[in-house]
Amino acid sequence: MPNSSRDIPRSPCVIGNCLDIIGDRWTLLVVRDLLFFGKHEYKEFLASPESIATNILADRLKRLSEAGIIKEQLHPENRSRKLYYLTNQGKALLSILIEMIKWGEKFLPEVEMMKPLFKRIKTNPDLFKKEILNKLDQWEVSYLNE
Amino acid sequence: MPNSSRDIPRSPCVIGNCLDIIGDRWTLLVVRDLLFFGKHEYKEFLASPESIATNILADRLKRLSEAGIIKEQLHPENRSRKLYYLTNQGKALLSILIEMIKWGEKFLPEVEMMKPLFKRIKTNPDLFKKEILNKLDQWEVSYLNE
DNA sequence: TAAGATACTTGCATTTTGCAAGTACTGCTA
DNA sequence: TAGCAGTACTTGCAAAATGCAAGTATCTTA
Repeated sequence: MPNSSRDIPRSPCVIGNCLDIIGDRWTLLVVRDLLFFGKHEYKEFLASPESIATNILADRLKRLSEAGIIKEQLHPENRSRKLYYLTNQGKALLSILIEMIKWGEKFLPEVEMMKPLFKRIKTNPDLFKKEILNKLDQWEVSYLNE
Repeated sequence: MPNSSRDIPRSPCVIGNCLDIIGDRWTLLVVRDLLFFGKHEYKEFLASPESIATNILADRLKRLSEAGIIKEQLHPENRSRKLYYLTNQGKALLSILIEMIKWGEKFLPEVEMMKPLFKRIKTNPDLFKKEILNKLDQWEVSYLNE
């Protein structure tokens, strides 16, 4: 993932600039974990089945912060742990991920992990989004200092 | 874009496998050109403002073919030219790109290229999709042998 | 039949990735 | 309070991917 310095956009196209931020094999997996699986800590991202390397994870968390997609805070009960959470900009990636799930479920070989979520998306996409966002709100109330 | 060999999926998650195909800075720009800008030839992709390198473009066209997203055919009037076109699987990426455009227009610095398209998306997204797909159909009728 | 167009391939320096190991800070435990 | 474990990283290095310039192969056109 070269040149994702947001200094000067390489492209006169939103898609190009969007890809400079999320156009790689790892970034959206972290966002997935934050959105769908209630993960908020470094070690939790590491535990995902794709087994991201520690240096890549650190790099992506940094880039996501710089891009305004996530923020971080120390764990309120343990200062040796960090909590990562999505900004509104990050939460807005939900729509992109949903479309990727729909595309993948239709055209890619079957895999299990997202099946339950996919069912909820098919049944009632708006409700699904609302539930995902509500869950994040609840988490924030419990864990974030204001 | 490492390991986009579709032999064995690295991930039990559709999003992971989806990213193995479209998770890089170039692939979706080619799809964008095919979907939105009526481009169908190697030299046309090269002419896009992001100035993709020739070896990368050749590689991405190959991968897109292998993934079943595009197909190719010789130009009916000139056998030294090739035409690339989207399969149904490729056309289905439209929904993902639309969400990326919406996200980018909301959170990224202003750029010009997609402004007109974005207006049409905002006005009537379903109509927009239909028009994009119709245009591709028309092109296929004119240029593709069956 | 030579020149130009088109679609690539090759070589090489630079950048990014992937893996293993090491470090720094916090909290717990004896 | 010394030592060990947990958490979040950083570092070093080999391998892979990228970016750039140059070269090649196959048409087509003059």
